[in-house]
Amino acid sequence: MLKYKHILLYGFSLAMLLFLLKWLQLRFIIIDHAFEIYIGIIAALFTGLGIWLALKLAKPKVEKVIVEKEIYIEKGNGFTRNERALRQLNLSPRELDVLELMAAGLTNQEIAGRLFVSLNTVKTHSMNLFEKMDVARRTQAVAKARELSIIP
Amino acid sequence: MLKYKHILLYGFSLAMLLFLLKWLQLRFIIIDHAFEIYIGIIAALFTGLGIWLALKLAKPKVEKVIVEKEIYIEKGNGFTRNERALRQLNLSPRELDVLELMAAGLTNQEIAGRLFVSLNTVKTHSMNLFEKMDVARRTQAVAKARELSIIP
DNA sequence: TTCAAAATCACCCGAAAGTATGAAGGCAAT
DNA sequence: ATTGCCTTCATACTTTCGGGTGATTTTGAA
Repeated sequence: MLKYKHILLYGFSLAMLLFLLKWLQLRFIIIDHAFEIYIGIIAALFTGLGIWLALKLAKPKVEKVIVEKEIYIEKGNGFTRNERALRQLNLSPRELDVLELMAAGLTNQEIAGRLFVSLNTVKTHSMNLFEKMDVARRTQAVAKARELSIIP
Repeated sequence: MLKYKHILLYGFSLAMLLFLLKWLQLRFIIIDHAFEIYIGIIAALFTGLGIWLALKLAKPKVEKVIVEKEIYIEKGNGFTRNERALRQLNLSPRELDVLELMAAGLTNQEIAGRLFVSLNTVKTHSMNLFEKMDVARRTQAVAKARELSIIP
């Protein structure tokens, strides 16, 4: 739409110029060197027109400015589990259960009661999770799990 | 530098065109309507020149597109100890030391090494702090201390 | 100075936690 | 069907923890 408008304008101004030229031709025909002046005017006018056209029609260069926006995660409010770290540890669901109850301060016997399994099973799970987390004690496991945002 | 170069080029091409025009004038003087053709050529040429000049000299139109890139940053150590809760518990400095090292996952033996005291001393401190915190195990003590924001 | 709390350490004992090993059933992928 | 992992449980053993009791020394406040 806009481009056609420009082209029409261009054609119109060209026609007007031809009119102007005819008129000038009649007026300055007597003057010597009138032709050169005439050509100069035309050249200047059309150069200006070209410049104007170019400025109007030129595609603007698009420059992407990437603004880095810092977003701080509230650690106190909503706790979001670090799923990446959790996956990297490769804990089984049961082991995670045990870990969470450990973090809550329950004894192995209490954990066994909660999960409806035997004490020995809890011990096995805890052993396996200690190995996976590369720790030796439940308190260490809890501390590390907290660091990794696996538990609140 | 570059701008002057362009202007010189502009002047040169203008001179060349005048030459060309003179020649054309001689050649096509016989043809009727030659003048209009001639003007048209000039107009076209100088329009082109104007466009070329504009594109070369004009500041490139820059359209800034701001892309917001979100960077998530862990909120660094926004922990403030709950002094009220700590005072209510009435823990002695030494007991608090033991509690902190417990939370870090150390054994009583390791805590003893850190604090340059005997294992028995650490046991006594831990016993006393368990009583003051009304818990029975170190894991419970750590969990409760975290709830009360006594430790991070 | 006296007194209470804190800090230190010791010994003992039972409970809890952790280590090592084995084993059986289930389930999913190959 | 074989393999690997999860889950479950067991036995036996060691280490750590927690609880009780008692003692000495230091220190700050009355």
